[in-house]
Amino acid sequence: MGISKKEEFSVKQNRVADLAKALAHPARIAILEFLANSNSCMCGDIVEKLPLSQATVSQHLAELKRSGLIKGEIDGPRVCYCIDEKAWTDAKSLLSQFLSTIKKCC
Amino acid sequence: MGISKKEEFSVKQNRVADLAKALAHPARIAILEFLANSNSCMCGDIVEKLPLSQATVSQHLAELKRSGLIKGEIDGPRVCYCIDEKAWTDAKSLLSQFLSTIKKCC
DNA sequence: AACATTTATCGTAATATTACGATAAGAAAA
DNA sequence: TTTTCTTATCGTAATATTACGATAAATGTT
Repeated sequence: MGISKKEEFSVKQNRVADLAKALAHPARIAILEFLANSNSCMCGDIVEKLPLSQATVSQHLAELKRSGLIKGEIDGPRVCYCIDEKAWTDAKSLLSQFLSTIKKCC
Repeated sequence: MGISKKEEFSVKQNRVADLAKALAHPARIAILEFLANSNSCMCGDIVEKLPLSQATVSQHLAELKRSGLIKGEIDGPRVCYCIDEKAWTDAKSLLSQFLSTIKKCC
């Protein structure tokens, strides 16, 4: 794709885009909804709920972790994935602010 | 990437993800901000403001159009791109609702 | 120690995205 | 009608994403 031009945009524009990228797959939306609505945070339970292989779910979890929206705590042989409260609050605020500043132009 | 599994998720999950995908590049964030903050909607003016070639900007505009967030009206030899008011309101509402339903889990 | 369970990573393949130059297609102007 | 201006599309290349089976790594159990 030639060279990336992302550095040419502002930090804020990049962060909004990066958060959006983390949300840009239905599996990751489903994972976040599952974490918010269930008592369980176990990776295995997520895998059971999704129509995807364990390897693919692990990749989606890694993308969510990369964006900072979730974090994983090792719990014995398992991993407990949780929404990162501060990161999520910040993300919500940044995205909401962006959404509200865009208005019809003509 | 093997076969896409998007049909296995709900319509709402797919729509949220698809809107996020439209926002998942800083150039498209910059385009929306430009449209909201400027009197001009002319494609040429957008191209001038962005550090990208005319062909690349046209592709980003096509992605925003595909998602329904903007529409383009032909105006002589030019095209006037505008935020689609109804689509944007709906998108904002859907995304805000999603953002507010996700809460810390553990 | 040997085994089972759980999750990450490797290898691989198919497809999608990003980027640009070149060119086409359309309308206005000369 | 030829030329000019504006935008879309084609062709192409590099990189990223999505998906899965196989395997490794880490921990707990027997």
